[in-house]
This record gives sequence, structure tokens and C-alpha cells, in this order.
Amino acid sequence: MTDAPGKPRTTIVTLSRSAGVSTSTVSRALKGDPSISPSMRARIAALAAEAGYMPNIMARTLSSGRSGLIGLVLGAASNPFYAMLLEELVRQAAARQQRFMIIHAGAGPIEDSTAEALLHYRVDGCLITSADLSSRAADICARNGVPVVMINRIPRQHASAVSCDNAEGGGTLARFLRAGGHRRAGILHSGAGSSNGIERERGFTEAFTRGAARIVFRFDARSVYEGGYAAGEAIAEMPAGKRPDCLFAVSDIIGMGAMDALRAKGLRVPQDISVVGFDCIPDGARPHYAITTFRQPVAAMVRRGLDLLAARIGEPSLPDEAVLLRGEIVIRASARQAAGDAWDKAAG
Amino acid sequence: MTDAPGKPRTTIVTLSRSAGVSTSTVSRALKGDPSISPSMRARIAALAAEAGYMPNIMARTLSSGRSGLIGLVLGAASNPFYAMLLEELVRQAAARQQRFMIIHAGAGPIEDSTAEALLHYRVDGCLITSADLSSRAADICARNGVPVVMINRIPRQHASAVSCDNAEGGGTLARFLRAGGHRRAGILHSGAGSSNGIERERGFTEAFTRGAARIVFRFDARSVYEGGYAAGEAIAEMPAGKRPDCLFAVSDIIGMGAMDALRAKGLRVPQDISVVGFDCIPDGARPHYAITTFRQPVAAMVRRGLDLLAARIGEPSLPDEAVLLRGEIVIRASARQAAGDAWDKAAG
DNA sequence: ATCGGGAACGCAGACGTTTGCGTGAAATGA
DNA sequence: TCATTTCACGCAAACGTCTGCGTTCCCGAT
Repeated sequence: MTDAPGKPRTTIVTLSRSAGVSTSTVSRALKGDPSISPSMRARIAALAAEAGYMPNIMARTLSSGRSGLIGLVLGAASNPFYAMLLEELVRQAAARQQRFMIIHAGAGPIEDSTAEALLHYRVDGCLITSADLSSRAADICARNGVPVVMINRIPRQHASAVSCDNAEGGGTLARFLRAGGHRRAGILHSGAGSSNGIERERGFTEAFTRGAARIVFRFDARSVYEGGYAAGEAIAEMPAGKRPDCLFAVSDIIGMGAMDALRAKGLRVPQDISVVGFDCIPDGARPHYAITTFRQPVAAMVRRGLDLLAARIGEPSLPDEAVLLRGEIVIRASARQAAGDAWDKAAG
Repeated sequence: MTDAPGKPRTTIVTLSRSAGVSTSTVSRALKGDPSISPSMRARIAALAAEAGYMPNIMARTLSSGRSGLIGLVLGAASNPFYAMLLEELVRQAAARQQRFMIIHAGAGPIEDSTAEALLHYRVDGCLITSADLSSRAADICARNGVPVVMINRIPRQHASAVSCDNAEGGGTLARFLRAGGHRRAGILHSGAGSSNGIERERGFTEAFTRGAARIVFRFDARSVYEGGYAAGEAIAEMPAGKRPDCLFAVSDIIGMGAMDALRAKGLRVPQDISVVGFDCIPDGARPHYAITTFRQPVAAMVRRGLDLLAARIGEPSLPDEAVLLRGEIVIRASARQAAGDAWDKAAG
């Protein structure tokens, strides 16, 4: 079965024999069952440590139904935001003794056979982080009673979700731009498939369009740098009078593309046109971009997401829940702002 | 145990009963054992499909010792190269009916408890993609007979590896730069901990330093954008006569940082100084950078890596193997080149 | 002296698959 | 026609852990 040479992995049975007790006692002792005497518990713990005992999770899963495995659907890695999210997820999950099984990574659609793997492995729950609205994995989970939590996404039926308050973020950015004297905004969105983008744009538009201020330009940048770049080129082509005086990109990566295109065409950012983004990805902090943006509270989002999932794994009948976390504006050099600190006060 | 309400998951036992045969027959029929008659096989397959049967991998693992899970150690996601790698890995693994369990992601060290999870879950093998030389996970695997394959890394003891021919890549870049008339090179390396960087630098130096050409500058850019930026600033400070006339960054991300810094300080790339990188990450193709680089054959590397691993899972006694794949230079605008197509000929 | 009641463990079945050995029956060869 | 294969399938023992029920022993309270 395993490697022929004589290493009979130490198991609970091995331990029970060398301790002269039953396997059930060993099992219970190892997980701190109060019905085992402290002395016995200590003795078994010592034995286990000495023998280098490693529990066989597969066996545990088979017996108890709990695998400690969480299915993970990851968004397009071309957006550094998901890289951030991934690292934070893995870190926090490990601290909770949970591991991720990757179901999918990338922009493409999820094949059925892939999504079903999630059932084969009896994952305890499933985490979906993808702005993409359609998700086969979520359906399969829902049909089979596997709790689903979405991070960075608006909840769908049969799923809990935690995301940043996208509308509020868009609104904050809009107020900042207005305070900086901008009245003609362009919006670089990411199509109808992205729930985040839709919310951000809604919040922005509502807060921006007061008085004479209006949205004078919209462009579908598809959540990729190239899309933003194309938008920037289009804007640069416009006659100076028609051009927006500021740009709201629903994600930093788009905004960065736009900035590069504008500059390549000879326009100055922020002197000729201001640009703000969303997400606060590390790349946006580089001096070359220094993009003003809205930071999503990634660590907190991950923590709440994992909490939500853990709760539903423990008690599957819990109702779906959507939590919105507040982010914060990060002011950098890519957008002109009002003189003095008027904004600081207004921001409260 | 599972959800109380009446859904008794269809198992092999269920199927065996409704088919009126033994469980062993069902098991064998489902996996195409030739000792089962075609008619029986068809009948059982139909039954399984109809009942929506899903094998319980945990039970299979317990019995057969093979989990179909591969442990994955991922490098720092701040380098987009690993994002590329991840997507390709997940895609190809899924096609082979294999899944990844994430052991670690990011730059930080791997905790022991994390690495041991890999034993708890009885992973069939382990894939390590990280330029970082030290790796706790590899040791643990080696000690427990779990095959290890490293991608994008020089092999260590007890591990197979597949990587791009880094030295050859460095050499190619060096010859390209020489052909472009450069004689004073600066090298932006990533410290002694990166086996890739070391090889790339070695190959570059050997090919570049002929005749009057020499390496006039070295800088540890730690594989991050900021490191490259710092290097660029340092170079811009140098008196014009002392400055290198070209820069070899052992990874694109470093080179991009350097380019931004040089330009911010008023130097022109490539007019004042040429810059070449390594990896061919998508970001480097952006018009703003257009960095000349060396493309690693990622898809092929992943394929060979998975092959290597599969072979060793099947036959653990196979000796370690190191495979080097040839990459190709990608010429863009960040480096001056010789007039005409002299290079094309010389490259062969 | 009897009884009720924890405390501390042991028994044994279950979880769902896999697999080494059978074992009848049909097919083959002489 | 009989011995020998080959075919197709069944038996049952793992795999390692969990857990619902006992069972024993010891104590303090009647």
C-alpha cells in the first residue's frame, strides 16, 4: 500500500498499544476531551510527540465528516488585488488550522468537472473571491449544502458575503474630487459583470452629480490594465474642451493603465486631468503612479469572511448574511486637491 | 454526522444494492477495470450517472493511500510571475484530475505546523515554486517519502526540478547588449538566496565580459520593484562618466522599478541607458515599459513539472531529475540595439 | 448496608473505497 | 469427454479515526 520499507506510520492504534489503552481513549485524549484524566492525557500526549504522530485527516474526515478543507475560487491573478487577497487568506486560514484547496484560479469559466471536485473532497465550505458574477461553483455548493462565502463580491442567492462598502467608497472619492474643484468626471468601469464595479460607480455618480457637476464620459475597461490604457488614449484624443477634468477608475489597475496612456499622449496627471482608483494595490503606490485610491480593509474582510464560513460550517442552518466593511481614502499625487486641509474636515 | 434531513448520499454501497451486485464490482466497474464485462460496466455507469454519484475521495485515500492532492508552496505574489505560474498550474493540474492544497503563499517563512499539514492530508506530492533557497516544506517531504518537484528553482538535495535555462538566458541577453554596443553593464541581482538570480547573473557575466566590456555596478534589489527603484536612483546619482550604459535586472519587476527611477531622475531609457529584464511578465509588455526580456516557457515548465511529479508518485524510487528548458529573448524598446538585423543572425 | 451518580475508559460499529483472494461457470484445448 | 484456462464477479479484510453506548470503580449520601 505505502512504501514497502519498514516504516509503519504511527497511528492511533500504535499509540494505544504502547500506552496500553484503547484507541478511543487515545483519540479523546489527543483532542482534550474532558472525560479523560489529566494524567492520562499528558502521558498520551508525550507518547504522541515522541513517536511523531500525525493524524490522518482523511480518516478523520471519513469518520466525522469534517475535512478542514476549504474550496477556493480565485479571481484573475492579473489583478494584483487578488494576489494580496490570496496571501492574506492563506495566512489567516493557516492560523485557524484550515487549508485551501484550489478549485479555480484565473479569469476563465469554471468547468463542471472542476467544480465538482469540491464535492469529492468533501470540503467544509467554499470561499469565492471573484468579481465575476456567474459562478458555477456557488450553485453546486448550494445544491449540496456546502456553505459559501464570497469575499469582494455582492452576495447572490444562497451565499453570504463580505465586501467593502463600495458605494460609500465611490462616494468618498467623488466628494474628494468635487472638493478639488472637478466638475466633469469620466468613469472607467468594468462592465455589467462586476458587482463591485457597479456599486462603486453608483456611489460615485450619486455623490458627484450635484449642481453643475456631471459624468461626461464612460468607458468599459474590463478590469484590466489594457482596458484602462485604451480609455486613456480615447480621452487624449478628445478636444481639450470636451475632455473630463477627472477620472474615476473602478479599480487601480484600470486607473494605472489610463495614467500611462494619458502621459504617453502628452497629458499631465494631475495637472491636466486627475485620476483616482480603487483597491489600493501595492503597485499603485509606486512613485510613478502615486494613485489616489480607496483602500479596502483586506485583513478585516478576510477575517470576517472566515468567521462567517466557520459559523456556517458549525451550524449550516444559519441564514445568509452580508457584511459591508468601511474602507478609507488614500490620498496621493494623482489627483489635484483643494488648497489647505478642507478635505480632511469634510471627510469625517 | 451529516445534515439530518433525509439525503443519504449515494455511495458505492447504494449503487451496489440497486444494481444487485457487490460493492467491489461497482468499484471496479467505475474505474474501468477490464475484468468487468462491458455490459455490466455500462449498466453501473448509467446507474451512477442517474443517481449523481460522487466518489468520496477521503475514503479512497484511506484505502488506497492516494489522495490526488498536491501540496503547493507559492512564492511571493507581489511578483506577477508567480501569478502567471499559479494560473497555469491550476489549469494543467485540473486537466489531470489533480488538485492543489495550498501550503504556503507569500514571501514569509513557512511555519512548521503549516508544512506538516502536508503530511496530515497525505498529499501525493509537493510542488514548490519559489526562488527562495530555504524551504522547510522540502525537508519535511523528503523525510517522509513525499516526492517533491520544484519549478523555477535550482534543485536541492532530494528534489527534482524544472527551470528555464537561466544561465543561457543571461548569456543571450548579454550578447544582445554587446551587439547593441554596450560595454559597461550594471547588474540588479536579488541576493544570495535566489538560485535563479545567481544563475542568470553568472550566465550574463560570462558572456558579457569579453574584451573591454565589464560589469561596473552591482546592486541587491531583493526581487522587488522597490529594490529596483532604489537601484535606479543610485545609478542616476552617479557621475555620467561612471554610469553603466546598460542594466541587466535578474527579473522584470526589478528592471521596471529601475526604469521608473531613472526616468524620474531625468534619464532616458533606452537613449541614456538600456535596461533588460527576465521573466517576461505581462506588466513588462505595457507600452510604458516595453522591457526587453527573456521569456520563460511557463506552460512547458508546468507540464514537465507535473510529469516529473506524476512519475515519482507512481514510482517513488525514481532518481531525482533536473530539467532545463530553453527560453527565448523578447526584444522590445527598453534597450538600444545594433542597426540592421545583425542580432537575428547572431542569435541562432 | 444500599443506592445514585459521576469519572474514566473500553467496545464495537460506522465512514466509503480498495484489493488480494477466492469461486463458480463458461469457454477452450486435446 | 475431461482437464485446464479464462471470465466475471463476490467475500471480506483492511485503511485510521470517531462516537454512541456501555461498564467498572470509587464516593458520598441516605
